[in-house]
Amino acid sequence: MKRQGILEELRVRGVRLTPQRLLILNAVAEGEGHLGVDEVFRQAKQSYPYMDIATVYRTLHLFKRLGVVTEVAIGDRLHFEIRDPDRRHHHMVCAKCGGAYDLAPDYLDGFREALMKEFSFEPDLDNFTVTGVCANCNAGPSDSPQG
Amino acid sequence: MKRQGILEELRVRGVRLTPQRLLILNAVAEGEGHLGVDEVFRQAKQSYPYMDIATVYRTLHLFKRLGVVTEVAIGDRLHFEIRDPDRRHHHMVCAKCGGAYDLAPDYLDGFREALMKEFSFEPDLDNFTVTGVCANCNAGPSDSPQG
DNA sequence: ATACTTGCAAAAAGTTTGCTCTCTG
DNA sequence: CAGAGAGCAAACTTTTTGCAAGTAT
Repeated sequence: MKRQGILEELRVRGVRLTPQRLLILNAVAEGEGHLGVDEVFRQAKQSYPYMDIATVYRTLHLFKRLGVVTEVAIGDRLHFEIRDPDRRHHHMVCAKCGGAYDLAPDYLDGFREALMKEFSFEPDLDNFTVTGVCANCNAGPSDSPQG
Repeated sequence: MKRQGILEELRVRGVRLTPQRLLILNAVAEGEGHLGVDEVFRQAKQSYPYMDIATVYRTLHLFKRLGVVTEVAIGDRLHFEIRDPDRRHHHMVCAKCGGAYDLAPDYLDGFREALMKEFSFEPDLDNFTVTGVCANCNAGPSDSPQG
């Protein structure tokens, strides 16, 4: 599906398609949610043991520059996910369990408009993440899930 | 003013007041907005050249644990500011000029309620930061969007 | 007096870079 | 074939840690 479209776009843009890049793209694409650099690395390395962490960094940066992936700041580390303009969303990250959930963009429409209207501040909500405590962790406060 | 109150609280809590800690507290307090670790370090070092970066880290963590300062994630780096319960606010950070602006908490009231109601997700908006492009940078773009 | 702190140095952890050889287009 | 990319190792940056010596209470 969209994997093909991405490859096509890369080709059109004159970006060389190396096995490493394909593996990294796959890793990010498979990893649904969003993967940290090291997760992408490990994943890609499974198919190609010579994979180098530097290549992962360079490729991820390349992909980001090309608009193929999106950076999501989770905690103090960057995560990456395939950028799909039709499925834009934000993220809720639980500070307790580390879980990350997608959030429909319209929850922030009002906020965005307010910022633009009031401050002429154009928020970049693509990389937007709210930290907090998720339903599960709120219900069962860490140690005793049910007693 | 509140500096005294903080010192009093530290004393009550049995935290030792060393010159280093006072300098670090001052640095954060002076630096209005929010300072990065290195900024706090440099600032404090001006008054006391032997100041060590490890001390800054340890002290900042201590202050955070005690609720004296708040961590603000700006970019991929933590910044710190004095925590004043009477002046809670969020932050808008300009991705272009790096400027950080305070944002009144009520801009997010609706958002918070929606998250809690819909997902039982309790957002931690104390450490909340929106990235984007500020009015200035939007007006006179220093670099062109695409070449 | 004594436990908490600091300074210093070294260790970690995460990211980036220089260089050479390889491979894509 | 030419130039972009990969592999590798070393450099960097930021943050943390172990310890001996110093200091606040």
